Amino acid sequence: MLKTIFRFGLIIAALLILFELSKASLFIPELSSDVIIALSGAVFVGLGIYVGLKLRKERIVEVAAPVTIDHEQVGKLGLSEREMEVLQLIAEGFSNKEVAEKLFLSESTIKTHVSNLFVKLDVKRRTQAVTKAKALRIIHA
Amino acid sequence: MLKTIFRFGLIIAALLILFELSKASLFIPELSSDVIIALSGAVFVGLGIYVGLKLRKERIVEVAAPVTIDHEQVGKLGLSEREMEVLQLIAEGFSNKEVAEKLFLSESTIKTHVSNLFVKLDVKRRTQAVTKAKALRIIHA
DNA sequence: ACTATTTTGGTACTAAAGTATGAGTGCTAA
DNA sequence: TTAGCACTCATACTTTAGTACCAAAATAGT
Repeated sequence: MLKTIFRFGLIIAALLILFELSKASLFIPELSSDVIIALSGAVFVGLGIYVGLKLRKERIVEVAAPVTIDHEQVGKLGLSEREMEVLQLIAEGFSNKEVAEKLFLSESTIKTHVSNLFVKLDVKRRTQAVTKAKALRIIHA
Repeated sequence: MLKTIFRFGLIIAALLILFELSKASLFIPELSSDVIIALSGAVFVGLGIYVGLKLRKERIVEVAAPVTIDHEQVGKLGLSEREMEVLQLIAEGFSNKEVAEKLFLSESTIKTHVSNLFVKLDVKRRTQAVTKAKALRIIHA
C-alpha cells in the first residue's frame, strides 16, 4: 500500500515536470516542437499502458482440472495392462461377470485380476479400490 | 483479424491528425498551449490504456472446479438425509457393516437404506451407485 | 390428533464378491 | 534354455452384498 502511494507520487511529479517542460519548450526554439510532442506522447502512452495493466482485472477461469493419468504411479504400483483395464471397468460399475464378458475372459480370470489389484492397491473392497485409484489418478474420474 | 487492422488504421490516423493539430496550435494563439497539451496527453493516456488492456495476456488460473453438491438433484431423486449419509460412506469404500458401525445402526438398516438408494438411483450395484452419484454431483468426489 | 414419511430393525434367501491354491501357456531377458 | 512375469482358468470355500417382505418407532406436516 505504501509502495502504491509512493509510485503514484512519482507519477504525478513526473507529469507536473512534463507539463511545465512542454510549456517552457514553446520558448526554446532550439527544440523542435515535433520532438517535444512525440516525447510527451510517448510518456503518456507509457503511463496509459501502466494504468491499463493495473486496471485489468485478473480473470480467473475455473477449469475442470484435467485429470491426466499418472503413468508413473501405475509403474510404481506395478499394475499391468490387463489389471488397468479391469480396474477401469470396475470403476464404471460393472460386475465381475460383466467385465469378463466385455474382455472375452472367464469370471475366474477377472476375480484373479481383481484380487491381485486389491493387493497392489492395498485395499479390501472394489469400492475402496475405485476411490483409491481415482485419488492416485490412475483411472479416469 | 480484419477488424484489428481497421482499428489500428483508425488509431494511426487519429495520431497523425493529433500530431498535425498540435503543431498547428502553436500558431493559433487563441488556444492555450496548456489546453492542447492536456488534451493530447489525455488522448495518449487513453491510447496507452487501450494498448495496455489488449497487451495484457489473460491469465487463466486453473482451479479444480469446486464440486458443489446439487441439492436440487437430491430433491428430485427424493433421497433422504440418512440415505445421503450412507451413500457418502459407501462411496468412500466402506462395507455395510462398517457403515453400520459408523452410524451406530444395525447392518440390516444399512441394507434397507442401500436397497432404497439403488431403486432411487436406478442402479443394481453399489459401484454403479457411486459412479452415478458422482456424475449427478450429489456426493463429494 | 392423525397421516405420511423417515428411520429403524428383523428373517430368510439368492447373488455376487472375494480368498486360497494350483496350474497351464506364452513371452522375454539373462 | 531357463527363470520370471503376465495372463489365463478352475475348484472350493467364506464373506459381503443385495432382494423380498414385514413391521415397529420416531418425526414432521396438516
